[in-house]
Amino acid sequence: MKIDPTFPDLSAQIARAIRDAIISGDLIVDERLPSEAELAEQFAVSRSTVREALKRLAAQSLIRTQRGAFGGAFVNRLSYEEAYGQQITTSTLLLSMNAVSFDVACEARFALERACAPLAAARRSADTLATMRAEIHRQSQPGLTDEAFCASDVAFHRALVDGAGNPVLSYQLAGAVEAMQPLMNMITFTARSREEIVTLHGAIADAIEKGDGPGACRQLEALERYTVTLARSVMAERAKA
Amino acid sequence: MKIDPTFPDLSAQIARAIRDAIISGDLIVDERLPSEAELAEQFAVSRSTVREALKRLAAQSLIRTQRGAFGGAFVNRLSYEEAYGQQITTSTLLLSMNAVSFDVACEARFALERACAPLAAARRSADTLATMRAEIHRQSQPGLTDEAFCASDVAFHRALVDGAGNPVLSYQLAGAVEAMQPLMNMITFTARSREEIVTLHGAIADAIEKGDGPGACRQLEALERYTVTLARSVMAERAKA
DNA sequence: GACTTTTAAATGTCTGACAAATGAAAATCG
DNA sequence: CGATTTTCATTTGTCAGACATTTAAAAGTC
Repeated sequence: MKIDPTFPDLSAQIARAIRDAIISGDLIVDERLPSEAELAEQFAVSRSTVREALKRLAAQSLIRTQRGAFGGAFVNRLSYEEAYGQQITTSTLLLSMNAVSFDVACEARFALERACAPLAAARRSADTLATMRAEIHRQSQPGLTDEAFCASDVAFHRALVDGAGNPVLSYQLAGAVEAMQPLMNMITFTARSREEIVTLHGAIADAIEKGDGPGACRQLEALERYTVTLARSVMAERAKA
Repeated sequence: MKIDPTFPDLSAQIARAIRDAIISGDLIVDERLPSEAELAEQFAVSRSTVREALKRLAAQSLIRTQRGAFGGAFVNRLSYEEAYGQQITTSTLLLSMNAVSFDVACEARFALERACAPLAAARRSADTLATMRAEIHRQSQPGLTDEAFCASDVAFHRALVDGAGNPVLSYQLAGAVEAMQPLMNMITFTARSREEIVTLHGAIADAIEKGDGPGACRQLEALERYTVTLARSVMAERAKA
């Protein structure tokens, strides 16, 4: 682990050196890093600089710190939960900052969900189906705010994704599904459109229950088409006003 | 933006407050944050604490800093490239630290790729096909190391993903495809297995060229089956030795 | 008007200090 | 001897102040 002291951004260099050591396996999970004072000496920098480097790593969940004697910085096992969270934050920002069109985001989301549908249909977990039915029921309640409707929509689709029973897939798709919520929240749902969506959700759940993967894909395609049409009409309506 | 000064981890609280302000849109892209000294005064903490918070945000590419008069910290537009990078780092660590089985990782990867195939087939970009053919050609060169073969394999699959012509999709899948490389690198490829893989790659490229999405999916399924079988036999071989 | 110099503002780094937490070791007590 | 309490060294968290370096605007010069 070497750094170039003439270059500014010493803390970034140190962070990268330690990150590389973790990725390459030189530092293993739960291993304790040297104390801040020791690291400062090793890299020939001040303790503050080391601390800034460690904070960078902590922000990426690569390390966790503990105070007190025998405390210190430890290599953190990146859990699925933490990875989900990072994924969602990054995806949300990416979509909101890069003027991604609704159509493109929608296409990506449904393409990914269609990848899950056959697996979910093959596994037919009772848990998944119960969640899907519960969310469908919630969505058909009158008096639900648009935000609550969208949140339930996200929960329904997450259930479908998790139903594939593959944690790697769930992690990869968490961002795609959750990041859509702010975009969906911009849509005002009429009673008519809610009814249509609930019907399609029901058809998807039915297909999954029957173990009919291709059928679920077809229903997802129908839902994608309807969502895009709905968004277009809402946007057009808003442009007129 | 409020923090609780009695709680430790002030820098984490400050980082979260600023991050929330960015996500919610209170701070917009390219907007300049107050200087470190001003932030220190606002939050009633020392400058070092503010700096640690800012380094956390910098590690997530949420801000960038510039030295000199009229410099400071600016809200960063999260580019696709930066998002790719974060995605790949996180995915790689997640896979290496959580004992994800080859089968699960493989299932996720191919499920996602099958989601791209129909879109890539519909778009049939010349660029995509050229890259795929070039990588296939490279893969059939004798004397290629296993690492180089795997790297070319990743490049081929990235071309397929990028061929869907949807940047959001490309971003989401970058992690899935790239993170597989270390796992694939563990496999020793015989001349026979390389030939088989090259043939399947050729079939996939042909299907894309013809605009035959379902055909490409079928070939991807065959490739998934073959990859899993290959990995199993290599693992079994290694267990014996 | 074009070029150079000055200057103020900002980040980057260092030093030294103290507070707070924490687990181990030592001391105390029943 | 065993259980409990106290002490203590270590480590992170935070602060204050200082200086170096960079940078662009402003002032000065030819």
